[in-house]
Amino acid sequence: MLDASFVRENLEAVKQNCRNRHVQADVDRVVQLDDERKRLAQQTQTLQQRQNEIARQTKSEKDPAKRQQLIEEGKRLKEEVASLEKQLKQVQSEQRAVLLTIPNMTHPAAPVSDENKVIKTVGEPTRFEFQPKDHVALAEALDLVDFEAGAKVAGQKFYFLKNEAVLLELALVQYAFGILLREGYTPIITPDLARAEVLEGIGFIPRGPETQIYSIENTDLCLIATAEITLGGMHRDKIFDELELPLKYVGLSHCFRTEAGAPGRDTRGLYRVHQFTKVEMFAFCTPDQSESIHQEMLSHEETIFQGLGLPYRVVDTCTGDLGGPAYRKFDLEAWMPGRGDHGEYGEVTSTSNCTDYQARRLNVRYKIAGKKGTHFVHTLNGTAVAVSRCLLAILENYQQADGSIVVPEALRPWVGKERIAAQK
RNA sequence: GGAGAGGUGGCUGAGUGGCCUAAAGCGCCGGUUUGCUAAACCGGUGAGGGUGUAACAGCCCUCCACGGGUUCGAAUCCCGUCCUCUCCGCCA
Repeated sequence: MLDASFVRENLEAVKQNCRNRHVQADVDRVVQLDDERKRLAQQTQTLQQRQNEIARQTKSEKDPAKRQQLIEEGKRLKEEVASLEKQLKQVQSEQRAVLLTIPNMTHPAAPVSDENKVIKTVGEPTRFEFQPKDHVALAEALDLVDFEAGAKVAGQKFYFLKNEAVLLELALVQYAFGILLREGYTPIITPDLARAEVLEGIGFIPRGPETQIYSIENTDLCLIATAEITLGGMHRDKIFDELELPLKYVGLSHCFRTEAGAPGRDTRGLYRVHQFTKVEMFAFCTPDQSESIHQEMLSHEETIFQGLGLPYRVVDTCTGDLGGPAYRKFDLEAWMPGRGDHGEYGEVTSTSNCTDYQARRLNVRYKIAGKKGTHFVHTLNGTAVAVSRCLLAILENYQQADGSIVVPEALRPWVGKERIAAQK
């Protein structure tokens, strides 16, 4: 969320940004409510000041009549203050509610449009001397994924990984961790559940008809949609020393998504599923570090996909598609030969610089040694490997004429073979 | 899951209704002394908000896990929630 006084001072820019991002938000209301909040706060404080005086005087007042008078006034004040505080809370929560609908500001270089900008293409779409299959057909032929069993046990869009698919998942996790450990990231395995308030802090809306989030009945717990939630929540309410930053984590978790409101689109196979495993990067840093860490995360993503030998392109996400918390976002789209009629690029990673938007909600700050006051940190996240989609891309790009699948060289140490042989 | 004990500033920790404007120590910052460093000594050191200022300063309010309550007055008493520790149970 944005700071109310920032909104006040940059009213037009904030409104324009909302338009660019196709967000309907009552920006003026924030300022109105802020005025109201100040007015109520001042009134409250004046009365509280008097309350404190009375408490002090009552203690030393020996005359019973005067003492009684003070007590009466104290009682009256208590009621007035209670009523004002109630109004104040009301205004504050309303203001927060409006602020939550306003998206983060946007990086000046991000494309202002409804079309993402391709800024780089690496490798060529894979060519085949034969008619390539999609990953669903491949997985079935090689007995790698059991969608039917998934549906039987948990429902549509759940699946069982089998045989080499299991080894590939484990290999991808090891491979990604290996690369990021060398880059100095701290490895973490996070909870797969988190409190609703942590989800809200990161920018998710855990309850409601359109929610992407599964909730656990009779608790305030949700299944996480990404480790970004738990990694970001890890330092809630923390004040860092400037010298401790940046903190860079590589986290492993399962991700759960209801995919409500997205039926029919890309539903085949592993592309859009309710549960998958993901290795995620997350960083807490100072404002002057975030831009370069964002570039760094993007380059780690590229390293990972280049190492796997998968063709991909890099996309600078447009304002119309940025979502709430991101100041700027880059996606990697890998070539997926089985997608569409003749293959298409499909999103496999996403890295966002959220500046102080999440930190303000989560109350994560830092202070500079010897200086007064605190500042909000910047947070960034980036996908290292989203296993289901990455697996999809590997199966489709590495398929051979004889129906077998070559294992990318980088993963062989963990898979233990060069090729997944065609069966029967 | 059961029983008990707790949650106080960056950290340790005292504080059981008004003298808390939260002791003391550690750490940190500045100074004095000093070949250098260290030690010693002196001083200063939380956050959020409001008001105010050219900018400081100043003044005021709030914050002792969180949310309610009792009281003229709450870190302190009561209720709820969350969390931590110890013991027991259960279990990979």
